[in-house]
Amino acid sequence: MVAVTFPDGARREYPQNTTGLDIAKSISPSLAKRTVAMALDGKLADLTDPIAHDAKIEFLTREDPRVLELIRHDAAHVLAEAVQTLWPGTQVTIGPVIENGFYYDFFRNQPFTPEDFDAIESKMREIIARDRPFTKEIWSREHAKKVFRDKGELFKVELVDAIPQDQEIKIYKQGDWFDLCRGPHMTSTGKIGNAFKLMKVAGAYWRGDSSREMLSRIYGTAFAKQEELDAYLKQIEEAERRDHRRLGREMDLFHFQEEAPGSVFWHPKGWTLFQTLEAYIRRRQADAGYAEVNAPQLIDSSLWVASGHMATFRENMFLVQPREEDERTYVVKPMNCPGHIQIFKNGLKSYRDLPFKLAEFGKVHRFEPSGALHGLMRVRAFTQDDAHIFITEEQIAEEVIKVNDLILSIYEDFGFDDVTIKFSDRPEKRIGDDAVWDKSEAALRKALEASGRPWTLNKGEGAFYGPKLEYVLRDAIGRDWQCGTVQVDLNMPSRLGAYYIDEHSNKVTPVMLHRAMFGSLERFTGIMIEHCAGHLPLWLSPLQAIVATIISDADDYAREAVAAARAMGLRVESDLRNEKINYKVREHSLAKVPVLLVVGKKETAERTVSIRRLGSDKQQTMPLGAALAALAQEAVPPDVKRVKKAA
RNA sequence: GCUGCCGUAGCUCAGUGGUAGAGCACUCCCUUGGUAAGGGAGAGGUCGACAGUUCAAUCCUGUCCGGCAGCACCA
Repeated sequence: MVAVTFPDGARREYPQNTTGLDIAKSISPSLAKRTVAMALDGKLADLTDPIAHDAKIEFLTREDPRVLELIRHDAAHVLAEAVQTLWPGTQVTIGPVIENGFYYDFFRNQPFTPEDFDAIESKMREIIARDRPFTKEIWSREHAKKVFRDKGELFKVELVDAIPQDQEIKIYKQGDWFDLCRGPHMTSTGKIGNAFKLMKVAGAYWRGDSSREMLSRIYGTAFAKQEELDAYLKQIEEAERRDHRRLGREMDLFHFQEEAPGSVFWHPKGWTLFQTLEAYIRRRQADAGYAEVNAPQLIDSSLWVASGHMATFRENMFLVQPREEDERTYVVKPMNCPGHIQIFKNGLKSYRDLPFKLAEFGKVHRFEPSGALHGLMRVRAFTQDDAHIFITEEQIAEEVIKVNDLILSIYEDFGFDDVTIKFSDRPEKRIGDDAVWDKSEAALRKALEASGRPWTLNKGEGAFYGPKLEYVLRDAIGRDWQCGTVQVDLNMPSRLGAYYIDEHSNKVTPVMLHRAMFGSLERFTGIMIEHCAGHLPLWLSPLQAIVATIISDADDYAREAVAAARAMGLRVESDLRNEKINYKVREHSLAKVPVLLVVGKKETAERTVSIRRLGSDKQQTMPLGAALAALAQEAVPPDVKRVKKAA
């Protein structure tokens, strides 16, 4: 007998190997009918699984949030059956559940197109309507391989081989169609329902390996209810509405063009935004004791050979040979570290100089694969808010904690409070001895633990010169962006011959921390645009207000208002055009100007302004001086506000 | 880089084997109008680049460049 505990705490005994379905039926036929799967000790399982030992059991209906992944997984199987029915000879590979849906990868000479979706979806509906039960069989390895080989499913044969020896080979059938799968599944295809949709097709490598076959991947999503699917589709539209590439054009911030793939043409407004962000970081890091420097853009390749970049980073570097007859090759810097080490080395350093902190808004160039380029988020030329901190080994933990605090405080100022930390340890392609790596990783881990923040391990993802922490922030619509980083480097300073004199007059190689907070200013600008859907807070907005006239008799007063606003440090323009106020309101609203100061006959006479904020159709009339003073106050950057408050 | 799709006016997009069109934006004129598009006129394009097929190519074919989605890579 096995003892089964129900969610309400009741406990009953059943003969060994009674299935969940039997138990549900014994309780009530309607429960058995509604139940699509079960959770045993919290773990999802097939309802038809026998219960082998004492367990807590929960019967799950398709409305249970935990069942969503089953709906999607089942839908992936139905997708695969539909595709194989429509196009016999297509090989199936894998079809997992992902964050917002599922996909299935197929191997077929002719790739799918979105035009095929209607046919596939209706075939899927047919299969779902047939409502065939999912049944599970355990096959021997040999049998499974033979069956798949005979069917021409060579990828499946490879998958069977990849399953660890101590695991069973499970086959799930839905009618005649079957697939190798670890499960679990719901009781039948009919439980999937009709709230599903195929989303897109794309190529994907077999087993994620760019040297292997390219498969044709069909993405889909599924929900328990149609309303949830509709809400999801709406959310996708929302993300498109926030796309920084589109907003960048609408707000006249920047553009790209063919001749400079992956490089930004910043327009006046975009560059103002960029510089406002830069100025913010400059204040924050000056406060934290960093000295700003500037190192050359082009440095002879010999230095990059010495640093290890030539050996490990070359495919990402731009090389310049300015004269054919001159064999000298320069590297357009892809990183700032070697330059900063030269500055450290110039002049003898004492242990008393440590920590020695050099910061640079370093413009770096990296030859990114063309397919990786994406607006401001992934470019080939970008500006890092980079710094290198030269310290002793004993100072590592303390300094990492300081950087950690600084980074988190900065993200708060921009409204990012959901930040996670990833710890990346040694990659395969690296420089330096394992003993050095042991030391670096241990120090970083110690600092991480001292910070008391939750973190996750990102195995083998460290930089080639050292392990790193990476800061991932979540934006307003739930997307994650990797921005800041701290990296411990016990390799490069010695490779480039950096040392300081310790208290016993010995030459000692310093430890170097690499750190960036925004990471790339270009990318951070893009993230901010999307995070606030173009509605930048006043202090960041490149154009903070427009003084718009209703009649031309107000022109002089409008000019006066603009001059007064500028004198207070506000970024303001006038709109004196011969257009109706409706037109002006619409145009500036679309351009995401945060504040509209409307002046007509009445305002001119009374020396007031009618204030309209972006996103609201309400108006407030205030005396000009008071309105500008309030705006000027609001436009003070958050860090400056803190300092003022403290004073 | 790989797979698929795409490239026509500043933007969004029609269209055709006989060298092109709309709306918005732009310029000018009229209109001075109270909070998301007032009216009229005009100007604007080597149809991504280069080859090929053809009497004739923006359209068909090929190569290249660029973009989009995903993969791989990554700040």
